[in-house]
Amino acid sequence: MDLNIDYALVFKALGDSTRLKIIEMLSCGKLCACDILESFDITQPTLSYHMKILIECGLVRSQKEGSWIRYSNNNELIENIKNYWNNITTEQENCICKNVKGENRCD
Amino acid sequence: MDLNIDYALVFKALGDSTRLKIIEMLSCGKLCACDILESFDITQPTLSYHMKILIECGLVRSQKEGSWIRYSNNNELIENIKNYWNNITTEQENCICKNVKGENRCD
DNA sequence: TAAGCACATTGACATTTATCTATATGATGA
DNA sequence: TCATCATATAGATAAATGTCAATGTGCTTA
Repeated sequence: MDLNIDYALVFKALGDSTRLKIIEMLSCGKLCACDILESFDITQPTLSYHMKILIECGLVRSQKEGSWIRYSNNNELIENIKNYWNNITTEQENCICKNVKGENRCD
Repeated sequence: MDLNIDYALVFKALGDSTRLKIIEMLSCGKLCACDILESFDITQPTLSYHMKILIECGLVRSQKEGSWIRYSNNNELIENIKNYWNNITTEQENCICKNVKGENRCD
């Protein structure tokens, strides 16, 4: 239960087409780095760098299995992102564009 | 109807806490740059730079009104993002981790 | 124990990013 | 017309990013 999610960091991680595709690939199940690597035209260290970014922001989990590492999406965070996006794109009570009298300065 | 959305570019735009907060602010309605600027500790040119990034990826629309510019969220793209996120985080038919015989190489 | 495989780390590098100050542009109002 | 206000652009700069080749680490297996 991560109560301290840095959503800007999560979106930054998603702001790269390689990493976005990795998330898409992992939505079907766990994969090792070598399987992921096949789909891209990058070197192994570059993929390792991208995996690190995905793991550090919480989007991906890694699990050691012998000499392999199985990577998987963190579905809890994936669900949180939906809620977060819904929240920030929906009009709130304490809206900046409501002035002191509660009137809407915008629109 | 924008059929050519660069989602990595959209997420990259969202990968900055200032821009994320701007989207949140605009979810309540249109705002001019000066209203937005008040909420941040950045200079006017820096805000202008962030607005440009949000506009170029399609998240924000601008509308000239006298000497003001009213910025607003592009709700169509905001909705598209939900669908896109749902799509790429849901298991697909042509899954990379299904091999030729349809078996799941993962899990 | 030695070799090989899977993945991470390091160091280098070119490019991009976020920020500022200074200045330009374009509309409004005295 | 001139000053002012709202926003954009230009130029500079420090920091971050994405990439690679080379190397390290930790299993596994011959």
